[in-house]
Amino acid sequence: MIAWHAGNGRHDLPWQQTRDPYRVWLSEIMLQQTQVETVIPYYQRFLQRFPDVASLAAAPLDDVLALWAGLGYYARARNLHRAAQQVCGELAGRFPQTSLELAELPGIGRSTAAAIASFCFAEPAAILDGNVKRVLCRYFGIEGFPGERTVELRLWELAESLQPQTGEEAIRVYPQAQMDLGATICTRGKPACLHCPLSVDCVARLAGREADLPVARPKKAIPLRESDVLMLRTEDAVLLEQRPASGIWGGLYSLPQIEAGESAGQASLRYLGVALEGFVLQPVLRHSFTHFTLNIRPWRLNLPAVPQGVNAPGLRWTRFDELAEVGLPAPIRKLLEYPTD
DNA sequence: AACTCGGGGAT
DNA sequence: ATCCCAGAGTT
Repeated sequence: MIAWHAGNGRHDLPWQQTRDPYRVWLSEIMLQQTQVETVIPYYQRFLQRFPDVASLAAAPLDDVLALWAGLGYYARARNLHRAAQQVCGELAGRFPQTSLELAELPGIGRSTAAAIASFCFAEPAAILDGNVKRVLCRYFGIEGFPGERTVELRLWELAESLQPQTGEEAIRVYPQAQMDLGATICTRGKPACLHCPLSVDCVARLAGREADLPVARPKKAIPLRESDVLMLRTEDAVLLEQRPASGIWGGLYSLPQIEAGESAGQASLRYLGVALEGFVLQPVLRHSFTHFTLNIRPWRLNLPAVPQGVNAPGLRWTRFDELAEVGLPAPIRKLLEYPTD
């Protein structure tokens, strides 16, 4: 694995050009359930704005979420921000240097802690991400869905037993080699077994079962949800509402939600203290998540000016030229960019 | 153990 | 349309 990595691994990714634990940590969080190519531009922008853990800790959460907007899994950004404040507060700016301590921070689990500790501090800690799971399931012929507890325990034991315990270089490189093999050779769809250094004694390969392992996640029906929202605009601004900190799109700004059984006019009364009329239903936006599908029904009303009076908390009139700096969910951003009358 | 949490790339 | 990606936290 290590010899293969030297000649065939990925060595040019932005977060591989440093051993700064802050940068490595940021990359690992962004890379959770997110592909490398998607992460790169977000990683660069984020570091430009927050070059170190102190600048991140000092920033308002809204600014952090704005930079995370479009990347998904926003709890990652909230946890990242909280962890930065812990490092700069309780830990007095001293970044944790062991996987055990790292795993105490919010958003850092066993695998992410191991990845940071092995890469930055040469700690012999095993990782177990999607790549490693796939490689191990195929190479050892592991049956059962890897998300199942017994299967995952078995995989962790294998990963631990394979992790080099001596030799700084081997300790550092082995987890990288596992991930690179999984990402470039032992891929989900059509693995390039002809180029794989493990193919000579890979159980799946020898049995011609590369396509069957790892066992796929059990299928589940995807429910459909409906959501009516207010699209209240003036010539140059739109009304946004901050979402609750937990749940879908936590902490991001979105269009004000019309509650079940409520009309757009009633919602405008609740939000602005004025019962507005003349809302027009815009085309429904369909957005698919991993575990449900959402139909968004936008009720649009153009106003001559921003209404005066007391606004409900969490509301903000936002100019269109400010939208780039606001944390908006990707589908809402698309909705606002879509031309209307 | 099951569920929640996004957006997009790959097929 | 479907699966899953450098998973973690909550219930």
